[in-house]
Amino acid sequence: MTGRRTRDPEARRAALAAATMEVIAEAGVGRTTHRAVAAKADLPLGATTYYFPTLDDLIAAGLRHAVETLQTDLHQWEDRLRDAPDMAVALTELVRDYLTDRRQVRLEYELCVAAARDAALRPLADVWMRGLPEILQPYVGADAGRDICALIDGIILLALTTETDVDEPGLTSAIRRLARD
Amino acid sequence: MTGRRTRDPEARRAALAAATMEVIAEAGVGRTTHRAVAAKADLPLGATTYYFPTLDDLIAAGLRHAVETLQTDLHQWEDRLRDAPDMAVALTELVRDYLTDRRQVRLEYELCVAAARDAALRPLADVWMRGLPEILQPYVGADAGRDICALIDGIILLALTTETDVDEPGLTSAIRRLARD
DNA sequence: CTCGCTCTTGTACGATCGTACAAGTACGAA
DNA sequence: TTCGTACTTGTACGATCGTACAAGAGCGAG
Repeated sequence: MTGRRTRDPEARRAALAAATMEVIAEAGVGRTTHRAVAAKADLPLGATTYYFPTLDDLIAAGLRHAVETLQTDLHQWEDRLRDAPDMAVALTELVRDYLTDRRQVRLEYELCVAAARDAALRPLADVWMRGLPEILQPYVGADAGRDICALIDGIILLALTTETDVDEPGLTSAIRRLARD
Repeated sequence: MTGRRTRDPEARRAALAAATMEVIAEAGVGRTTHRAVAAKADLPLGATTYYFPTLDDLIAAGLRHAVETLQTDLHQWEDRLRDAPDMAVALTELVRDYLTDRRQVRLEYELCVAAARDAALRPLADVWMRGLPEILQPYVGADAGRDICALIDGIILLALTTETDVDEPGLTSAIRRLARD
């Protein structure tokens, strides 16, 4: 009928993916609906099904968008670790900073739980689960990289579910202990 | 109308909570419905709203039931650790055994993500998040207990989302490194 | 026995869901 | 300019949802 706004299909695709990501962060995968996404993106309902035929497509696009955001975060982590004099301290600070945006953190665990249930989402979850160990590997080796990543995931989960702050000196110390061979 | 089965309100309450737990494990909190729970418990739809007025009540009951299951697991962990000659090895075996029932494991993380979103569920999540560290504390102290628990949570999450098995010698070694002060 | 309360069940209502689709609009190709 | 295609939008349909509720059935108290 109208077509008020400027025509820009790719921008709409991206806006819908970003809006989906936000809805997932706020309501969870299971309560994500076409209508909530359309409202968040300020687009008509029909736009969601035009670009993403089914709800699963829409959710997958939202999670993919979240993983892309996460990947740029990871590159920043890589840069900051490279320039840091003390890896354990730098990593602790990165975790503390990461936790300031709890919405983003919730999204990450939402993705993990969704991937645990749906094998099709597993490649997306791998980006985070394997991405951080790869960054750590040059510093401490593959095994310790995996262990430190697991430790950080667990500490973040603890902070997330109990709404407490991270014990930063304790985390630094734990990273150091895991880094020793 | 009929009332076919034997009258046993408390058994029905428990059956509904158990069925809810299973539905959450299979479909997630967000996709848990009265009807799915009633079907799983083999009870009429009206039974769910009679015992649990709202859907939130039903879900909370399911999660509470899951936490009670988890708590008996924790007591078993406590016993097996007490009798073990090597804590790190015993803990590794417990993690391996725990991962054989992925449904139960998914449920635990589902609870964590739900607690991260809804503060009312936080006391339930605390049972797991604080329960294991308390068990470990006598062996390695409070800080290392927290760290080892976080490590285990992270390792379990990794195994869950990538559908891989745990590197058992690696985990044992990591626990030992964290236990050293 | 009978009354009264708790429990049981089937059905129904309004809201919201995923999805389909027709009608209208913009824009590049000819 | 005209036409075809890609995009936009509002509306609608059937399914499923949470919840309410009336009508029956069991059962202990008197």
